[in-house]
Amino acid sequence: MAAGTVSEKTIGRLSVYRRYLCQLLDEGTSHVFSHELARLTGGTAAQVRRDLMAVGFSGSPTRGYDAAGLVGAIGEFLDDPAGQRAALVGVGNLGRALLAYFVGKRPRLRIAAAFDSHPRKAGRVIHGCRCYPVAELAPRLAEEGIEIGIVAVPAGAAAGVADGLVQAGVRGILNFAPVRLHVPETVHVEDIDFAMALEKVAYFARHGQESA
Amino acid sequence: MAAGTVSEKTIGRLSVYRRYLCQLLDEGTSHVFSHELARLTGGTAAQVRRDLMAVGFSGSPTRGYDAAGLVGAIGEFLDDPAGQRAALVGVGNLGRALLAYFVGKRPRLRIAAAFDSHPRKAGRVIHGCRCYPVAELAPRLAEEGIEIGIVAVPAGAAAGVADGLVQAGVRGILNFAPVRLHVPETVHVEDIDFAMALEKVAYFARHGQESA
DNA sequence: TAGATTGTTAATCGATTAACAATC
DNA sequence: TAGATTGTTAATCGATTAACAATC
Repeated sequence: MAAGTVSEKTIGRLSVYRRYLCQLLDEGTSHVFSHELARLTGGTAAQVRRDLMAVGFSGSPTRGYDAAGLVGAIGEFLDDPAGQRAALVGVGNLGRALLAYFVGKRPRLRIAAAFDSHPRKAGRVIHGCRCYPVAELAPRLAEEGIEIGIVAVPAGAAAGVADGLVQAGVRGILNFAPVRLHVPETVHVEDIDFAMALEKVAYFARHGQESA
Repeated sequence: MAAGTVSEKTIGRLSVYRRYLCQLLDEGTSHVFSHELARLTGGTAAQVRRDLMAVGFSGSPTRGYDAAGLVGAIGEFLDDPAGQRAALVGVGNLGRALLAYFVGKRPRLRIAAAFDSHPRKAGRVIHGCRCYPVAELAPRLAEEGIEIGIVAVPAGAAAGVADGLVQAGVRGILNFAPVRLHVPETVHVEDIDFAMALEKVAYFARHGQESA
């Protein structure tokens, strides 16, 4: 709860720390040092300590950080206590990969509905998620209390989908389409750009440089 | 060719600029101003000008930048003149989405081979890309001159796949698995982390903040 | 010309790095 | 205790922002 303003990068790293901590707990490990977490992101131990100070969690010089307590603290910081729901738009190969990936991952953040323009996909249940026609976007989102959208449609359809999501009250969008979405400032957009990522890898594969 | 050292972020933005410039050329537009390119990344016009100065390309105060010339300059900067080839490992939903996405996109950077541990996928041709068993990774990469790997396998298999890619001589990896890959410093790794991205969107959907 | 944009430099801002006493 | 790690502050670094003459 010790909020204050936290950088966007810190938020991302907290997510990565938590995933690893949950693994540790499954394996029976109870404590972790900052340099172990630093390896996950390629960062430094000092950076990890700063990140954890941001969530108001303290460690011990001899035992490091309590894994269970830290998972709880990160969860209290990142998660909505009431849970958050996301809507996936576009049930192609990428959409199905996302559904498979997120099913059962985090109880407080799940994909609650999927939408596709192809009529044959409507009505199907994929990885436990029901698929609707895009025309039902607005009523479904309102009914399910969904405030996050995932855009996994081709570039040409992305702008229209984003408009529909915004009008349906979404406040955050995870965008896989290789276009810039134009949304109100109150809506947070996170872009994942495959082509850009591959071109970066290609460039640095030729021009040696330290890893990301 | 005006190289010098260029930040990783600039490389990514150049890729985005180029994609948009190719669209403009298709539409018959011949010139572009820095603020138009800035919209693509959410950056500033000054940032675009800095990026373009890095590739040694100049514009005109009245007409902005020549689109065709700029595409050429970015290509000369980003692309290997001899072309680069990538290998995809993991032909699940995500892998197929990547194959479909990249087919025919950039002639100088293409996915030349795919690999999967599932024997039934070997021998198939998906989106024009032949699929091999993972056991053939090393010989195939050597034969095809592949120096980039794409890891699209489950988390548990990622470390082994990365080792195989590195031993096969790959110098850059685009990693979709939610684990940190341990590779030599000479190998550049770019991570795409779906779960982290969605958790970031969820966080900022609740705590308003400017878009990414 | 007038005006918007360009290339370039100086100032500001934030984040990373280094340093160190405190802790168990 | 000795030693590695922690929380915290100061110094450094880089990137962004602001400013401005030059350009067409």
